[in-house]
Amino acid sequence: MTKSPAPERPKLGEFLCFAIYSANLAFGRAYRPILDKLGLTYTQYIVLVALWERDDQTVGEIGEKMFLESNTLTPILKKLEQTGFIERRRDPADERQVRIRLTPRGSELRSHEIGNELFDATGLGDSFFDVQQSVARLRDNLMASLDD
Amino acid sequence: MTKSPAPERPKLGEFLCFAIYSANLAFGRAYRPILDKLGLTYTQYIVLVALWERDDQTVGEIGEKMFLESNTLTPILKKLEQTGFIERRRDPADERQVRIRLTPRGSELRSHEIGNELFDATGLGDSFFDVQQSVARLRDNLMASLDD
DNA sequence: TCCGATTTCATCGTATGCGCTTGAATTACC
DNA sequence: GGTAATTCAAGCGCATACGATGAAATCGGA
Repeated sequence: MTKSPAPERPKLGEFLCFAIYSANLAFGRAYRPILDKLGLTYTQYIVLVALWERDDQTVGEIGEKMFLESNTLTPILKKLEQTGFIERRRDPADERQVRIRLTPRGSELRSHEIGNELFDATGLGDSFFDVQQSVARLRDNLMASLDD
Repeated sequence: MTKSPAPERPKLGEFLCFAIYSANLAFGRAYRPILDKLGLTYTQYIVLVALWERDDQTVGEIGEKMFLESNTLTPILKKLEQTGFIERRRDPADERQVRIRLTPRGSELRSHEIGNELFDATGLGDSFFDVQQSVARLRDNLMASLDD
């Protein structure tokens, strides 16, 4: 997205959208060798992080936090159920909703502190949290701009 | 990725990897209505940006700039050929390589200044370029850490 | 020169993302 | 109390990503 205002013809390296896009690829690749050992993909791992924060959520609630719809989440959740990390069960009080719960195996992973290994690899040092805040704000602003 | 060192149990919002992941989703959605009109996807648009910077590149050269392999690029390039934005031709001097050239239709889009519409939507103001630089550095550090 | 190693692109299977549609369950409204 | 509107998950088709593999061309050392 969005080029430098100065030069006539913006280069790829000047696009913020490309920086985000390629940083996301880089994170996926950095996480892969760690998550492969656990039999998880990157997105599946994020789902578990959301469930560690609060267990027993509906598909819609998880989707709201992850900015995803059920059409994307359902196959991921079914896979996580298949591999034994979570349980899927219709809410008896409202049969439209499917509630997601961690299994003991899913809960256990929480203690692995998976993410910490990568703190150094980011090379951001003290600015780590500034960048995190800025990118989160960028995301929220872009998402908000979609409601027009 | 990588939680705050302070709290016992990091929340989703504290993960830099999730900030990047979700910001990338947000960019994709912000670009979609613009690119839909041109018959392009987000990734296809990035390919064209790379070609506007320098025309007549091999698949491998484009891949190096975009951090992608031929297995991902080939279908995208075939689609761009199908829709008439680029040309694919084997290099007569080295038949292993496929050279990618813009068609007149592909070159023409350069003047549309597509990305500029989104500058305001990022809400970053003066810090736009700082964030861009930080995220690019983050990406480069992560990618470099993969070579171990 | 000849043959194995390397380079380069392409193919295949799996896993996301997402728009669109479907279908079941619930709620709202008359 | 019956029907329309809404909600929620799921199914489907398309477009990335990526590891593994394959195939063709080139290179390089004996």
